[in-house]
Amino acid sequence: MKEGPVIASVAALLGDPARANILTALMDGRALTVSELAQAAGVTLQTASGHLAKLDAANLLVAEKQGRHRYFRLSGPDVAQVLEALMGLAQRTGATRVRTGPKDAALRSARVCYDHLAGERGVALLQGAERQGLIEGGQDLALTNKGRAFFGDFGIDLARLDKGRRPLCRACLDWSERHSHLGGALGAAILDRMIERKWIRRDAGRVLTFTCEGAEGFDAAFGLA
Amino acid sequence: MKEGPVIASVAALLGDPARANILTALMDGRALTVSELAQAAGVTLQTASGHLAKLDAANLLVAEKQGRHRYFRLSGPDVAQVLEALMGLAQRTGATRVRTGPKDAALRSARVCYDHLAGERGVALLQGAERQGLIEGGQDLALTNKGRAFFGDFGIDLARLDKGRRPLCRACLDWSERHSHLGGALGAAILDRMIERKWIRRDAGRVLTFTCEGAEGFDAAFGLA
DNA sequence: TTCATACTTCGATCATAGCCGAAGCATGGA
DNA sequence: TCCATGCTTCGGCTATGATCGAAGTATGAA
Repeated sequence: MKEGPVIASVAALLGDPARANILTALMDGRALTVSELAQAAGVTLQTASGHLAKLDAANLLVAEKQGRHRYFRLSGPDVAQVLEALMGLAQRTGATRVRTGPKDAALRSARVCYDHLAGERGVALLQGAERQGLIEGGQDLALTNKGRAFFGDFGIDLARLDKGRRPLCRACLDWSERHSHLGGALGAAILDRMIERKWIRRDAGRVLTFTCEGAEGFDAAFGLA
Repeated sequence: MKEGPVIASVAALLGDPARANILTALMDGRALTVSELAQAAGVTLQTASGHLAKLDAANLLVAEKQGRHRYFRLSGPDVAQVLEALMGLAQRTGATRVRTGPKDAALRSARVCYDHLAGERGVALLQGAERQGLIEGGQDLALTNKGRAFFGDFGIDLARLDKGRRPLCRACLDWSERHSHLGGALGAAILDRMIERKWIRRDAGRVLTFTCEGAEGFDAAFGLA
């Protein structure tokens, strides 16, 4: 009777299929319009509008008006993290369907988790960076001096990231792998930079595809021994 | 339309107040009977029975029959972890009530998270252990040789823990603090040992109370500088 | 055997909330 | 000014599922 309802109200919001679709559509960190989200969820515009109002009221989303469009995005990385955790739980408990399609495999290989790299590649990135002493563990990950040099060379403006409020490094548990990958401001910046360098192409949805050049560069930088 | 429903089915289970109450009642890792859970949730026996059947079918709980009682407990630490994550999200997004009662303060100070110590004390434990080089970070925490010696002296049978399937150390994000505390087999063993040594008394629910002797011993072992 | 306890199953009730059609605003372009 | 687009609000329909009373099953005790 005490704290149950607190989690129930949030969980109930995630528990409707249409809303769950909306949220997963937003998990790539982009902002989408009401119409786009309605289509993603498979409901009409007015139904989606109602759902979005609820998600907004609960501060799970933030809205931004631009002309006659209204863009919604997740209110923070923690929302995405909870969604990933739920996916992991669903998978562990067998709620997931057996249908392991081709898209599923692509998702497992590399995808965007809010705004950073996840999947096999994401886990490999963090493990490689740790092995080389670029990032040091601890419950809160930290960038080493060697790491600062490395990512500086990589083309990341660390001074700018330092100024932001967002933590530089953050371990984010991966639902498909069972290890963490790198989130936080640095994780986001690395993904941006990889896209900029054309190492990675962003497909529809959350799938990320490595270019040939990207796969080579990635393996050289963070690859397995 | 793809992965949304996967998370929705799990989230919907957590989204009912009665079920949420049941789950939070089980978050201390103990096994409770149907009647006890019915009372905790504030519903009749038959209603609780129905809820438990659903949670069991979804593998969020496991049942164990003993005489004419049926005991339920969470099917794993990951379930508790998701619940904690949801609490954290509910708090961040303001869904939590302002009522910050005395019990709330006690919960923040020290509580059991499935089977290990959480709250301020839990975070202090991990930070202290890291500062002293007993546990080494990394995305997956690891026990150092110094740590093995220390916790061996503390009265923990590490050889037995090594044999189990459960990972020894596990970082578990704390919803009240914003840092991790120590979970895993070692985290559980430490809590057991502290209770055995009468450092900690287990009150009703999830609240843990440190004895005078316990607080002293704890501070000496892991306390702040 | 008989009774009591612990729990499950069935059935009926009822409230909630998801859904869409239609109508109403607001913004932007012609 | 007029219309098209994007979105919100309203109203009514409907389905889902939470709830509890009553009856049924299993276990343990007398």
